[in-house]
Amino acid sequence: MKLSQGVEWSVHCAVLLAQGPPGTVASRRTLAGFYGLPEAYLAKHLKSLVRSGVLHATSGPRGGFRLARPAAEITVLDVVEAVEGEASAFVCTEIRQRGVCAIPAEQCVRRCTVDRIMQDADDAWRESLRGRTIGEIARGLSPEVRERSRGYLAENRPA
Amino acid sequence: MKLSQGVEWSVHCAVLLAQGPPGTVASRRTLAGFYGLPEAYLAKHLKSLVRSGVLHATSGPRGGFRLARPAAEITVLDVVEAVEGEASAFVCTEIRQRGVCAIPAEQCVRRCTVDRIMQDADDAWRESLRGRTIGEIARGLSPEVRERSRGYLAENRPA
DNA sequence: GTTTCAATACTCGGATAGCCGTTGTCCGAGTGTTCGGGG
DNA sequence: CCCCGAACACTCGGACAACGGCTATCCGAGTATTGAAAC
Repeated sequence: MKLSQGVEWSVHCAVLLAQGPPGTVASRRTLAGFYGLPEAYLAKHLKSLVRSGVLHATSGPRGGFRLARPAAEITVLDVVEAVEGEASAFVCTEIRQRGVCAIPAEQCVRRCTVDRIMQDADDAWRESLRGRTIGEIARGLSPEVRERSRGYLAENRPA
Repeated sequence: MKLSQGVEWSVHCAVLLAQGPPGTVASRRTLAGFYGLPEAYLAKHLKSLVRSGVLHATSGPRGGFRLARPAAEITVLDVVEAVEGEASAFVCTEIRQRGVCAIPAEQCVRRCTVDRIMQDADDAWRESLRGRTIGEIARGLSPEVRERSRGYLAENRPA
């Protein structure tokens, strides 16, 4: 089990946008350049963030990406689910109903215990990410870093 | 992000072994037949469980797999980590140290906040799985299921 | 000087190849049984 | 009847293909700018 690399990129990009003034817009070139990431591939993930309603995109000059909501209302889970999907990591295939000792469906009134345990763990994981917001991360960065980020965003702000 | 299918199979197989008397041995053919799983592929995962010290394997006739410890001392996390590995799902590549605004290494005394949040979530996931044991699952099954499992294990017990 | 319009340059979005890991399968090494032969 | 040995059958272990998804990239559609030309 391994998370997509796009998760790290997406969270950092969202945090970068959150460091600027509300409504800050940055093109994918600007975002990719800040972290030294491949621009074309990063675009794929940014597109997912737009589809999920985390970011808002505008075309043309002066266009780019901006946060769709205040940073304090965007959880890390929102970003992760935008990239990885909302599906649980564990999918129960009901193997207890297969094989020579298959349990009849009428005896399967209770959910598979293994499934329940795995889903509980998945819920704990998501709950942990749901409690952290992009705004919280941006606010916790050192003043030097925030200042440098704001400067870069202002420089590369579309005319 | 998707967990390997072997996780479900492995947990169920461990629970099946836990339903029999302590020291119950079952060959991979017996285990695969019980759930209607492809024997050859299941063997791959059972091998991982042996490497991780969850199961103990013996060769030859009357051989097979048995739990390496009492079922109450085997956590679901033990089984999951045996199949999926102990590595965290998130790997921080320190992208803050790359790009045009790279933060110098000397300013990176604190761990990357994003990394810490992702690791916290990963820890919560693992902690949830660490709290559940194979024995607990086996004990919670209905008497009918347990009886049927014990019967199957006794029938296919190596002579 | 003001208005209009067309060319422009920059943006995002979808469609298209490449590589690594999970999936799936096979055959070989090792071991306890067991059956036959000899004492 | 008991002992010995060799063949056997059954087990696990590691090595070898095939598919799917993440990785990586490109080009096309759309839009605000901007500059010049006409009024």
